[in-house]
Amino acid sequence: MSAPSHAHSSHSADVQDPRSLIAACGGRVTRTRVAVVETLQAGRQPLSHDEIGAALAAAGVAHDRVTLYRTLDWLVEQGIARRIASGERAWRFEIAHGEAHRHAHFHCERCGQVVCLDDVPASATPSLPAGFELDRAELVLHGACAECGRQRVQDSA
Amino acid sequence: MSAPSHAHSSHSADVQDPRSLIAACGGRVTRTRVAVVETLQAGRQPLSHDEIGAALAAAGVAHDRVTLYRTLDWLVEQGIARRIASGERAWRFEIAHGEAHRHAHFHCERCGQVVCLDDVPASATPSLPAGFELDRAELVLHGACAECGRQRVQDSA
DNA sequence: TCCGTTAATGCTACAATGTTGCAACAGAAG
DNA sequence: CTTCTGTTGCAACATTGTAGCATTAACGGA
Repeated sequence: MSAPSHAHSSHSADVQDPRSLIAACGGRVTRTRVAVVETLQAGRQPLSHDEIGAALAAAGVAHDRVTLYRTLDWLVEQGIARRIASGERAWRFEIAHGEAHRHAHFHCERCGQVVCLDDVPASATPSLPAGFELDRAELVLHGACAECGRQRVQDSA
Repeated sequence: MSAPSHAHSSHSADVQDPRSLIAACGGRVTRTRVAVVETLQAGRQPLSHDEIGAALAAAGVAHDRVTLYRTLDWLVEQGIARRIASGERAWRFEIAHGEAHRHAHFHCERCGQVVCLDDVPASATPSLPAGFELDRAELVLHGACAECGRQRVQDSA
């Protein structure tokens, strides 16, 4: 039981100390884990492996490709992070803000960016065939983001 | 109570002659294309690349891995087939039964199978941020299918 | 503070999935 | 039958993710 006690009133209020988060899961507090959690907290959108790796490099935190994979796997396993199938081949990751905050995502097919749609719940618990057990739902909308939509208008003009 | 209705009765009526479908798009009617369309029509669930390849091999249709990729890309481009991000790394493909028949999918995390939820529409067109253009929605439910759910009960018993 | 234990890391090699370029083949029309 | 060109097949490569194992370093206790 994690029992967050008080409901997070806002996004920024959710940003907890990475070290506490990690330690609370019984894991060792390592540079890589701290840096990854900080990166995810700082990124407003789900980040790809590559993007996280670049952020670590920029922060001067040495890391190995494999270590990053394992670190992210561990964070997901602990419920600290969440894995998203962006619609492309690579996974993306975001900080988990509790079950209640599950939301849909928008994938721009022009720039490849994925943005969180915090207002759109990820599911409406539909009727499943008998015997099926639902774990979670993933809703991804595909299209063009505001910026790319503008560009497209210019292109076709 | 899965409300069978007649959602599936149109399924078989939808099965058109592969040759006509392909020719109608202005493409050449080749062995590979015909066999792939037939395979997709025969499969009740979205199929992976591997599964389609195996079906072609079983049907005695020689093919190359790359050709299969390109054939599927072409079918998707023409709107004959639809590409689904199953939640794993590989794409899955199904025959497109028209825009109205877009539906959600269920991904079993134990056996990896993906099944069509013909009754569940893929989205309820939510409110997007300004400037965003929606092309399509993809709803994937994750959990355990009936068969794997049963197994799990046995396992833990 | 130093030490021992062992969770994490880093490296190398590998597996799975998808793509590019190009020469050869074959479907469709004349 | 011939030609034209859309498709195919092959080989090499790119991207994304895993497995095994020796080494490092986080954390608790002496």
